[in-house]
Amino acid sequence: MSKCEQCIVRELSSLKALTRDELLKVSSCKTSHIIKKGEIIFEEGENVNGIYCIKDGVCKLTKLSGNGKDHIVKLVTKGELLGQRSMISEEPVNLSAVALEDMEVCFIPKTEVMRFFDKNNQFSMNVMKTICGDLKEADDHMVNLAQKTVKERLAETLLYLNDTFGKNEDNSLKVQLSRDELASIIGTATESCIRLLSEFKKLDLIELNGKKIILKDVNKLKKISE
Amino acid sequence: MSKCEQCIVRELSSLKALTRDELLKVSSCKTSHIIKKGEIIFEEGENVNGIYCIKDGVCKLTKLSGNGKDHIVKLVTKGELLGQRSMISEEPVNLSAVALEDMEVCFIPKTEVMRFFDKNNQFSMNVMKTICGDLKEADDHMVNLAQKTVKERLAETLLYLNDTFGKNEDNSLKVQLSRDELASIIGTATESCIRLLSEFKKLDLIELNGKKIILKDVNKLKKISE
DNA sequence: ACTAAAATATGACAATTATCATATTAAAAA
DNA sequence: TTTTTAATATGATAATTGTCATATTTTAGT
Repeated sequence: MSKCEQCIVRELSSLKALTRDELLKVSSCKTSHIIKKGEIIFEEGENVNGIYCIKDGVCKLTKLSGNGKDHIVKLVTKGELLGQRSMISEEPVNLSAVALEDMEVCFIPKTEVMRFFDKNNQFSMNVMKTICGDLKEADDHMVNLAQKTVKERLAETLLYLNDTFGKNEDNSLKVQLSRDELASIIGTATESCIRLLSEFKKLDLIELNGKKIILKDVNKLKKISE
Repeated sequence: MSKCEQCIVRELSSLKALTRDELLKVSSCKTSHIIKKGEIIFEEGENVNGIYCIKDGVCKLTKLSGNGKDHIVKLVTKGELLGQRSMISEEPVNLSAVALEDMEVCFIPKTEVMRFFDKNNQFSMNVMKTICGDLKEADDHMVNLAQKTVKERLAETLLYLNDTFGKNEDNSLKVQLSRDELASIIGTATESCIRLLSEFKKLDLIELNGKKIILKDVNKLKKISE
């Protein structure tokens, strides 16, 4: 079992506030997991008795809507924590987490985390700030969904993927989403998403190579996204 | 100046965790304000150095979108706190707060509140839970905006207003919104909102009397909202 | 009370987006 | 490899929603 003291993630998440002693405790009670692409970490409605720390990989947080379709609420990646909201609210998780690529995660039981909340003020504050950041992001996202067209939202999402997760050596977006998943982020029908991607391709704004997407004209995409 | 120890609001918000001594402190440093309908409490981008405690009235939290239109992100009412996220994140507020009716609010300076964060764990926990609740709500709202039709969203919003803020003696919704504001909650053009209200009226689901809206068939509205 | 301004309402039309049908291509399984 | 299945792509069309014009009603200001 790998040690938290040496884990790179420790520097990224709220966990960076933990002391050496506290980290040793986490090390001894955490469990490590390899999660394959497509596998479910947890599902909406489940009781998750702790938090997941993402050591590597990206996952999507989805919520089932009334019409039976999944909506992708957020993408979460290396260095971030999952399940904080649910743990604090003492409620089942309201979102499902599914791996978009192979992942490495550690699970830290609630009992341990709650102890840090009591003892380590800086840790509490970090978690709070993270959740506040999520809330702000959610507000922004909400306004975009309410006020922007599908085309604007697609352009914006492509830029977001580029800025947040970067690109491979061949310049294609690192996070590979299916058309269906892309549609479920921007909130539209899969066909509409595909059609707009084709349009962007014709306008030479992007290049499509199977699932790979290469942004060719970031400035024009920015203009479209407004 | 009225005293916090006797204020009804004290039982509602996160402040209920405060001790008698802490409440006395708040009493002595808070400032009370009467805010008239339509007046601004704070504006997006401002630095608000503390939190507002709503003693009476309802306000809207709005965010300006790219196209210059305001989107109503949330309605906040008696017993709730404003400006918590901004205070914790140590950032300017990301939303504007505008009174929908005459309001009574108290302002508690940040320095005081931060002291409670350090000393009173239950208070921190309450604030955290509130923010987590807001985040969950935001997730739900996001999915609705992305997946539901305008008609479904209108029905849902009417039911929400009814359930959350109740009705007057004449059965009309207590919170009176202009058509424009209603449209800006559900994320549509004012004309579309008006048109759908007319449609609901023709179907005998609601009654319209100027700004007053009376829900006549809650069950059918529920079915429409899905 | 009267005038001006704003909010509500409705029609006509255009633009956007969804749905259904059907190729085509890519990926997975036999 | 071959077959089967799933994902991507595109056309045709319908439904939804937005925009502009304009009338009517309500509200606010003098």
